[in-house]
Amino acid sequence: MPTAYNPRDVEEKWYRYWEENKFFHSEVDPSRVPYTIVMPPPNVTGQLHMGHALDNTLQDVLIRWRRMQGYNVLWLPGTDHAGIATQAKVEEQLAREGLSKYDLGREKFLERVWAWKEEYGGRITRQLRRLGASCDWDRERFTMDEGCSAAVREFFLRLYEKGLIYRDYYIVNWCPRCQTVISDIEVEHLEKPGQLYYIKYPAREGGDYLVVATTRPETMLGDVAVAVHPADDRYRHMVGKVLVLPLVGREIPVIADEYVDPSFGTGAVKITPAHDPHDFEVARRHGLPQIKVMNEHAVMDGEAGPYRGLDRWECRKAVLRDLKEQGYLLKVEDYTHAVGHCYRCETVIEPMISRQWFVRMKPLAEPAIAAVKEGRIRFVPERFTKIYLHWMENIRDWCISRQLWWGHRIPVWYCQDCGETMAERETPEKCARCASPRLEQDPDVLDTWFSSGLWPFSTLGWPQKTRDLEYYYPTTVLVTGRDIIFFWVARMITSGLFAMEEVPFKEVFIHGLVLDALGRKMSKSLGNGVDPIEVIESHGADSLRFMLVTGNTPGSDLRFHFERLDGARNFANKIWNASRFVLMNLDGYRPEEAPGPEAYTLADRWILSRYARCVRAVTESLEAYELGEAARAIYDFLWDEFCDWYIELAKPRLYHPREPRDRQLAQHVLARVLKGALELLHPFMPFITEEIWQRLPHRGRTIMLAPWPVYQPELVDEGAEAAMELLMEVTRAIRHIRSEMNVPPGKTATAVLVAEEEGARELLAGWRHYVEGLARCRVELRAACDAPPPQSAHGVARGVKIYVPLAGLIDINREASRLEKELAAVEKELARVKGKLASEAFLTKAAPDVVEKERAKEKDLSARAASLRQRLAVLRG
RNA sequence: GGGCGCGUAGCUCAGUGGGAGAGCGCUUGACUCACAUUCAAGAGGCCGUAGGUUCAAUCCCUACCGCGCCCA
Repeated sequence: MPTAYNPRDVEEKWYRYWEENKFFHSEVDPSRVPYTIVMPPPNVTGQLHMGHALDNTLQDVLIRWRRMQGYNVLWLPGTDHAGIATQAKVEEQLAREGLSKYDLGREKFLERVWAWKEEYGGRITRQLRRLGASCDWDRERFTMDEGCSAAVREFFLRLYEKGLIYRDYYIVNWCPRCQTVISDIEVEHLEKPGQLYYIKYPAREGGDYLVVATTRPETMLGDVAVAVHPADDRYRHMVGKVLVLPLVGREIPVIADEYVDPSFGTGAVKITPAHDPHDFEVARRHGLPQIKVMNEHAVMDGEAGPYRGLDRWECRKAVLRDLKEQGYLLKVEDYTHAVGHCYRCETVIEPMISRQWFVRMKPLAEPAIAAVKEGRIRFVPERFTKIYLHWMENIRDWCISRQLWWGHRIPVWYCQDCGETMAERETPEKCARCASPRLEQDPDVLDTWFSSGLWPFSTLGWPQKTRDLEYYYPTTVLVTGRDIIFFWVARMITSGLFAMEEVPFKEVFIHGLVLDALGRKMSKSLGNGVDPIEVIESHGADSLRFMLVTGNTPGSDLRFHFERLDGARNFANKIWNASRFVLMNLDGYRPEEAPGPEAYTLADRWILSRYARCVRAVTESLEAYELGEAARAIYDFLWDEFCDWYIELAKPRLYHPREPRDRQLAQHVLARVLKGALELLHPFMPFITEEIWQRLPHRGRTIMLAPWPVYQPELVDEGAEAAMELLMEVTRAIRHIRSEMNVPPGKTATAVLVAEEEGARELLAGWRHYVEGLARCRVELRAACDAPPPQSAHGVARGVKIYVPLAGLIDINREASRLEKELAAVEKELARVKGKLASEAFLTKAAPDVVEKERAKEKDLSARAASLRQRLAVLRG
């Protein structure tokens, strides 16, 4: 084995071994309990980014852990067709050839998209394999494969038949660049600096006028009214009067509506129903017309009069110029406000009236609210429940049609002769009403999230009643980022409850975003993304996974620091070398002849006790979704306890055993604890643990399927832990003296240990060789401190006084100041404890064990202080 | 405007109603036969501010300040 761990040598090999042997595969087995996760499907043409790496690492940890626990684990992978994103990529590709999708036509264009999908579709799944994802590739799905498409159609039809889908003219969010409508949640509101323009609208008769304030003056061309608040005394006399719209000359009424905020601007608001969602609602209430002044390219047309042909920003300038010239523009203020942007391309969206398909959400939301309120679905962390409920309780209808070509075509046909609208499961031949064969399918496709909303059951065979569906549904847990709770989690819940009458998953484990080192979101435009594949190549998949899991608290964001990656790699290397040590010293070890517990040394009992606690801590943390805590527990155990103490204590037993049996015993405990720790670590670092586990004595074909270590309370040995703690503290005290007094590491010192207490003295007598080995010294044990050695440095550890004679080496002043410093710290602490114990309230009200603890503390601190003081007195002569 | 999260060592972040933790960085010493991707020792913190609850608050409650996110 090389002295440094090289992930490249092992990762690919083991992944192939696992996959070829179908260790990831799951089959229905009613005799076993299923544990199911459906993978949030990454975009088919995308590539792995850090968000995917985090999301899938977390899933893989849970999956591997539960698999080892014996559950029948299914992790179902797949990809999403990602309508807008994919279509945009192919359009870019065409643009480089000087073509547009219209040059090709719908059919040819779709061929190109499918070809693209074939070419790039496998990229991300190959990358997931490199990450170590142990998902069942035999069940890989795609949101536009045959089964999912059938599910989409069936689902649409069921909603349609229940009257939950309708088509209507409504104000929608239009992206002038993507040339499609997007849903409300796809609009990103960004704070942008802008201006607030105050415009004068004169009354038709007399010199009266109103002043409106607006951030979008160009839309005034489509104004149909000015609204004021009904209770606003300033304007009460104006309500019902008629104003003349500047530049246009249109006569518009002054109306009263509660929607108006009297404190904003002038308290008078222009109403542009065709280009503002709020105005749209106001106009509906008042029966006002809608006047379109802009087309789908955000260029003025319709009733825009002389401004026709200008794009919206040019038009704004022109309108302002004209208003100013004609004396209507009274004031301009700087004003920062939230502007809706397309979440895909960041173009400013344009509210527009358009005929689209919608899902009536209220009836679907009710059971989705109940499911969470009744605890049938639980969010982890819990605080996301509130976010979810708030959104569900204020839900609006979902616009599901998209003016794209790539996606699930809306299964609705229109008769060209009689105008009949037909929603059908199978492509119809003729009109159901007039029998005309002249049918045309709706040109639009469905929102991508419509199909991903069905993911937990469409992938298991729905609408067929399959055994898979019966066995694996509802799935156990969904793991996903907090950014898509509304987009996806909420939709799966409503869809699952509607189609299956059962929740799609019992728990939702939400994680944060991976940010760059400066705390910014990783994005293409900033160029601050870190490629997980590059990281895997430089540091290994295990290191990446470990780094993503540790120091991460559920639901909160995570900054990506290369330093932390180095730390994870160092940990892998540490495990590698600890394992090398164990493996190099296993010759002659016969597991079946291992000595029984009666032969265990103190160190053996101690490490087994610590190991047992570690098993419990890791398991409990995983159960609570505290993955970072679990990882930290193994890290601390392996590095601090197993490597730094146990291995050091095992060395003499292996190199110079007093008896062969002790060597056997050390080998046994080393192998057992290391193997168990590797099993605990396997969900986090699958590759290195498999590589080492295979070399250790083991049963079974893979660590993946090794039984998860079970907490054994009989291994917990508090006596051994306390004893080791004392020996470790004495060791640390001697090391401290050696270091402070500049005793060369090669030089063996003498340590005079004075243990007045019998228990401690016996302990030190029995295990003095631990201290001697670990602190490189010769121990002289005494029962009383009658004559401390002259010219020695002093320390105290748990009632044990330590003197390290340093004839000729000791610097009295230096030693005195060291002891003074220590004494000051001890006295400070002692004062605090004494103060506490002096309080009657504390003694009567605090828990008895707490009081007891404080008393013990006082005793220990007093003894330490006394010893230090005495020593100082001697030094000062 | 409403909601949520965060503010702990120089940096990044864990954590807990009862003696402040880790990693990195820093200082000092060591190529000690698993590992210098290491080992040993050390320095470094009114746990954002002000109140309150409690015998006891970094932790619970309230207000405020600062930062970030979501929704309208």
